[in-house]
Amino acid sequence: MGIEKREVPFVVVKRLPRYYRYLGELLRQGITRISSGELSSKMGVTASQIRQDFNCFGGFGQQGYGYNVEKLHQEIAKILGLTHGYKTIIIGAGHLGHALANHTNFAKRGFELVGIFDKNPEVIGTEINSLSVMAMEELEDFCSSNRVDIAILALPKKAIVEVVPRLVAAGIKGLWNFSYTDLAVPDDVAVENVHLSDGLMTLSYKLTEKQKNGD
Amino acid sequence: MGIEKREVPFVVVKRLPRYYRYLGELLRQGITRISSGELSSKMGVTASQIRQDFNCFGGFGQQGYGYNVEKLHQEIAKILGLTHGYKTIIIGAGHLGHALANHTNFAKRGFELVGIFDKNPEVIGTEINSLSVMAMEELEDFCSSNRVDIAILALPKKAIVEVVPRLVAAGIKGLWNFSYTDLAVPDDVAVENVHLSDGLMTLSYKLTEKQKNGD
DNA sequence: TAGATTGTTAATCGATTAACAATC
DNA sequence: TAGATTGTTAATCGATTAACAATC
Repeated sequence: MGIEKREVPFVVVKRLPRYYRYLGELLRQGITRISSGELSSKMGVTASQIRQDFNCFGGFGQQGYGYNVEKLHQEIAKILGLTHGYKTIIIGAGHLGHALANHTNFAKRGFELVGIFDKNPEVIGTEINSLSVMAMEELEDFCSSNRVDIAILALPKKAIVEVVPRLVAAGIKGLWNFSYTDLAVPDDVAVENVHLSDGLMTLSYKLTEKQKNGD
Repeated sequence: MGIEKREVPFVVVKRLPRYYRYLGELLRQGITRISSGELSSKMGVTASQIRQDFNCFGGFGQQGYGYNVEKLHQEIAKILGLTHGYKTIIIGAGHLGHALANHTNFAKRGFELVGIFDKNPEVIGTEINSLSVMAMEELEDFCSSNRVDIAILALPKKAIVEVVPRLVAAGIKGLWNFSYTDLAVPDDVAVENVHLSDGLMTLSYKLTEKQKNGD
């Protein structure tokens, strides 16, 4: 219906967070305008790619001038959905959950952490980031009285199986999964799996290559 | 010199950890052989891609039979450098450093955690994963008496600037960086930057799209 | 041998880069 | 207006898929 908008390639979407980071940095430096050429040399990508990428969403620039940093920054935020102020909860208050809770960048990106859950009685009730850790039993009630959008899964593999259906039933619409399991969820739930060790293995490859070619 | 081996595309390298994971799983299930077709349906990629990928490294299969799971698993480990038994240290014993230290997968992948460092006197001397947290002052001595390959940077942005040169000087060859900074290091040092919030933003995009198209 | 499945070449598809007319 | 830089089309490059001969 309406204008037939071509679907944005996912490779482009995956580049948006990086643009967002660089633009945020420029903003902090008080730079108000930038050309694709300047941004290109800062980021180490071609100016062509930058213009193509931004044009997927419909031209934020101005001929002869470049791009308004603040406007571009905002537009990308809008595209990524950061302006919705999605509410998140963390499941699992171990070290990883704790680290993620303290991660100030999330709030900066517009995500609001509203709850942390754990099943360990020793941890329940303790304060993390001015939130009191809740018991897993409170999950359903909490989700129905607060419109929670995203659950961050920072718990062991085994615990995942029973938790995910509860989250889905409670109306969670996005899962950020640190548990190294591939999740089976309904079509309307978005999932992002994090495989931390993949990065370490990629590093290991690079390192090995360098040593082969090096001396 | 010698045989002109075509460089392996990095897209292929980035897929290797995933293959490695699936093959490990098959191994655990006692499956000894698999065809590209079977693996294809398990992993949700084309059989063609699987065969092309493996052929970048020179044909591990056998016509009419398929691939030997164990052999393939080992070959990928070798390509990724997992067989070197790289020694790692963690800089920063906060929640993130702690979570990474407990991450059992790293040992399973052949990485050996040999030391954890922190500058906080309250943390120094405490035990994490049967390793006593060391003071930052001990870094150079430790690195020269132990051949450390990889440093995992789990410390705040500000602390990075002074630590990285020390690590490089101490002969570290790989940096796995969780500090949201782009590092400037000599050419022979491999770097893998982790931007956790990028994944959350991608999830946010997917979620937003689904809701747009959904109801 | 017949059947299966690889390794590899060729065809297609998509993404990146180059080029330039449009326009601020 | 002249200069700069975008938006966009066209050219190139690379990656994925399809197809099939080689061979276990």
